[in-house]
Amino acid sequence: MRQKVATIQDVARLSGVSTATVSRALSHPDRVAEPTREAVLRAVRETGYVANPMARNLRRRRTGSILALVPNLANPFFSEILSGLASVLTPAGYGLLIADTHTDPAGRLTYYLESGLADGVVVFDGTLPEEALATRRRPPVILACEWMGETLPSVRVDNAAGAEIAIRHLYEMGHRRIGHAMGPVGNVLTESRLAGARRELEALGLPLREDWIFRGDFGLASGSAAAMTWLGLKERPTAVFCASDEAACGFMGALQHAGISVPSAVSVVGFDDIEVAAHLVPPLTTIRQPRRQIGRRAGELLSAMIEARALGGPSELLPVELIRRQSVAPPPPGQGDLP
Amino acid sequence: MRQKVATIQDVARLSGVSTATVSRALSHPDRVAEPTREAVLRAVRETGYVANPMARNLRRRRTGSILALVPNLANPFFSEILSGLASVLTPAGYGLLIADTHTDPAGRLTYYLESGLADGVVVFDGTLPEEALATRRRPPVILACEWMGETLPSVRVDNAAGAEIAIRHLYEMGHRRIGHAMGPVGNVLTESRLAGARRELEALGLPLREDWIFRGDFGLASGSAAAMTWLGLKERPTAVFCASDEAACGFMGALQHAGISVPSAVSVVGFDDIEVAAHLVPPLTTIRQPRRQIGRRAGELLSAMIEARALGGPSELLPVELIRRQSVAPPPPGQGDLP
DNA sequence: CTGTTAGCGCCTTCAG
DNA sequence: CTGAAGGCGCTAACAG
Repeated sequence: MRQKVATIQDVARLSGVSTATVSRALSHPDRVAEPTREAVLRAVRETGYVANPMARNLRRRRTGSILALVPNLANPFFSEILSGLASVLTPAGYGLLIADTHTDPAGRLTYYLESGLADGVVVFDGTLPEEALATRRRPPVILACEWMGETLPSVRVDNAAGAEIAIRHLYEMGHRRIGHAMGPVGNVLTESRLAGARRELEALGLPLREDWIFRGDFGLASGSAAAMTWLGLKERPTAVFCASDEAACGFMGALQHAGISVPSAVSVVGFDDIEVAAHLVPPLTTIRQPRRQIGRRAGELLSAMIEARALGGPSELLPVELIRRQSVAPPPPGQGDLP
Repeated sequence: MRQKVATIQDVARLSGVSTATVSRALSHPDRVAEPTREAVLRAVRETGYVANPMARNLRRRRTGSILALVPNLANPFFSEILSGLASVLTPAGYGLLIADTHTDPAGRLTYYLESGLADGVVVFDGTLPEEALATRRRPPVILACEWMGETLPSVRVDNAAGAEIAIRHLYEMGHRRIGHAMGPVGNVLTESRLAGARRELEALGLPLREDWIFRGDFGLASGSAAAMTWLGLKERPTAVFCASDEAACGFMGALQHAGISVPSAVSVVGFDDIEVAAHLVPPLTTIRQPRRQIGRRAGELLSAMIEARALGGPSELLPVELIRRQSVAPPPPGQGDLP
């Protein structure tokens, strides 16, 4: 089955020039005489020649692809970001290599960086240990998430500000008993959003009661679990700010399945503005992250770093935005104050 | 910045053996004497040597990666399949290269196949023209979707059977007025599911009225649009089988936002069983596709083909399953018969 | 068991 | 403007 593939030599022979000329005719068309180029191109067409990327890259000392490190590929949150990333990488001549940092053994990460498999790396996993990037030699890396250390260039979203906006909105709608459904402990996003919420509540003179903080992991199931906890509470918050839309969706769903009405009995605010948010019942009020743009900017900044052969570069902070829909209403009568 | 990277020569020099031995010590440890190997490994550690994949692959005449052609990366439907795919590819020593067939220019596809960029290809896009694969030379390809021609090995799901099951379930719940929210015209999945639905309805002696077929594209918005159409109908179906869960979600959402109750006024069945389905209000009854397994099996069959250096191979049909939740109920009183 | 030798296919000085 | 030659870094015969 291994049919013979045309090489640059075949083309050279057929068009009666040297391989060097073929190479030039394809890479720098302007540096070759018109008729010669024509002849070469004809031979290319005839042989069906396509340059072997392996050989070319070996020679050029590059790989032509960039690597995305995603914590969990199955999480739809990343698909749109990756889409944005791919849309700028492809025109720039890079392929997109994707690795799941949860599936892959840890050692593999260092390997990825040191192996020269990629010309650049986009890190989406905020929980990767910083040491992981401290390898002898590595390509440019850009973070597309918050990160413990602030040393590397990144494209981030203002998570704390988003949390503050969410809390303020609930406050302005009359809520005083406000809870929070957290992401996974130790995650930077979790911490930023929690910190933002805490700060804003404090500024408003409201408590964040320990029993109104529900631990979770950003997932649907963790939202449902939070709802169960909420149901078991003697004194319940009248509004819950969820650290992700998925959690919010699980939370609202479970509550309504239990006969609790949203938003008349509880108000809910999410985070992310995933596509389904607008189609839920009730439509979810949430903090929008410009996901596609995160991917795009990450790709652009990374290409620039590669071009400049620099390990460092500028960072960028993208704004978030409150999207008001119908999952927030004033608190039920008699519950507008602290218990 | 371009620090010098250790090559196999550096290791050879440092450990006092030939490069061939270094290569063997790393690739075939058993073919090298114990002490020699130790020395080599020590030198490797000392120099931080990592084999250059480009050079290795050029020599081995392989690429070490497989390419996934996805119609739309932003569609979360694929993320779980890709996750399953990655989970078998990584241990097998392959990287996962992902290309968005809608973002990428069409010519690029042929390039992908001919360029020798990947050792194998997984096609998720059922709308790719069959000619696209008719290149001079291409690596093994496996289809992870239905396809017009049945010539290539594939991992598929029994879409028609799924549709039949959905329709039968609605029938058994008492429905006689049954509609269908379609996927995009021309898509194989669309056709199979429509055909399955049509066949089953016929078998049950029921009509599929033209005005009860809602065109769409599998997306949330198209589900909402179908709801609008439904609302405008004089004679409405009491149940709608949606070609995707996203469409079902959009459909139920829009209906409920308009004050129509699901399932008391309309019953809905979806297709896919995406994660959120169970958390919707009401929880969505749907046809489950084993997405992660689709990815896994595709990876396994493809590796086998590559191993065997064969362009052909076995296909596989994965079963679907009805998941009963709460979006289906008997029709409203007086609407249990055809109008 | 180890070293020598010969490329994998391409690009890029350096001459002509 | 074109050709000749060398080598990117590695592995797979083939000898020894």
